[in-house]
Amino acid sequence: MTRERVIETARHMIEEGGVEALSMRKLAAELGVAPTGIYWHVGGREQLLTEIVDEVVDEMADLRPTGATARDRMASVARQIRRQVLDHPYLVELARELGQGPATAFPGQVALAREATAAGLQGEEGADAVRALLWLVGGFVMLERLPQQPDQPVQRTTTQELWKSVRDTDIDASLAKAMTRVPDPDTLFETSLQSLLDAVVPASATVRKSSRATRRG
Amino acid sequence: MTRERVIETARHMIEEGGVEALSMRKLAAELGVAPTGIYWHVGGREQLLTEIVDEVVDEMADLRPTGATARDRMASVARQIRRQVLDHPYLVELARELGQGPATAFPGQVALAREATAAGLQGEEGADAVRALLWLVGGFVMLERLPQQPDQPVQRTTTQELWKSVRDTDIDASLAKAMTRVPDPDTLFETSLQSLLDAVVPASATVRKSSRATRRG
DNA sequence: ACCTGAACACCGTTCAAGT
DNA sequence: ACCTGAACACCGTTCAAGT
Repeated sequence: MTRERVIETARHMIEEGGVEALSMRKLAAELGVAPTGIYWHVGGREQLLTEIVDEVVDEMADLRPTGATARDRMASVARQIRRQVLDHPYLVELARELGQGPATAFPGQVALAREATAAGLQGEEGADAVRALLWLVGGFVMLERLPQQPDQPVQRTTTQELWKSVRDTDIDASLAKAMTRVPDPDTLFETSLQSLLDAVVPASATVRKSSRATRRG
Repeated sequence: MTRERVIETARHMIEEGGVEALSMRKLAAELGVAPTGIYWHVGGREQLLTEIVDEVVDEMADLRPTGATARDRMASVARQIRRQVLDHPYLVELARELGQGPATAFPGQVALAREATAAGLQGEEGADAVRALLWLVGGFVMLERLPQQPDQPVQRTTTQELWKSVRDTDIDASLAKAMTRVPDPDTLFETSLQSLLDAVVPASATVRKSSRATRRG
């Protein structure tokens, strides 16, 4: 009946069955109300979805960097962002539908900027480092298989399958074979992350600030 | 009338007004035919969209690496992939809707694998390098503003606007200020790309293979 | 203030019937 | 072989009318 209940049950429906599982009419049925009754509480479908995105993004703002060095803490933030997106698979679709992709990334940018500062990064160089790290996370979300949503269409062809039929003398055989194997997403992400950090974080930030901290740990 | 004409006009409609501009009924009107007439030629909406994605991906397979060193050619492939995606903004939406994200990235993977081989990369290490580079492109597509599609909802809030109200003593002032500026996407992409290549490509691949080649150029 | 019912303008798809 | 018309089961949204 209340605005809160509408948003809550709508979110629940999306979490169960993906974005397409939410229609105003099904939501009304779930609430035991006429389809038109919803419109008094929330403006319409788009407003409702925006409300949900804002809620989830707020929750995602809770990032807790861990690690002794600034570089480690940057890595931990990147990992947490990825983890949160994996925990809310529908969010990507939702954000795209609403044109909120960039806004969704904002809390992550702030958290990364904080650790980048601790790592001694400044100005344009620091900003570029933050953006590059987020791109890596975004790319993962874009190109790796997300845990299947219930109603979502099946991923038709994986790149791994496609690689099996590649015969190309210009491609190293061991490399081609590696592409046919489904990579472990966690370690693949970790490797890419560390590569980028190598390039982007000054070496000094990989060293613990004082020897006291080391002894304590 | 023909299957080809159906696919062609459907693609044209999407290129004009985005994916949501294409409905079976509007397509029928455009073809001067009853809505149900389409179903004899193409199975249905989903098959039609799949056909279009396949067509576009086929065209995208035409990647022409340029540059003297293997590293430069890897960079050029990454740039071309990004460029092609920017030229087909609807493709991202389409690929997601069909669960074809990974398959869309396949031609790029092959082209990158070829140059990675030339750069001396092999096995898992090489495969990881290819994937990391594609993630960077994918992240760009995901998080940067794409050229606005006609019917698409407006990007509500940019991260740049959001950064203007950030007051955080843990963030370097010059870094925070840099985040309020809209970055030049081309140079930002270039910087991230070079960073990742630094981390991922062996140093030997940045050197021209023979001194003869250098003299000729 | 809060909800309903009727109505409007859309969808994708099936399937018997026409030529 | 190719297309139409009627029909079905859906959408989101508006708006006058009810309590």
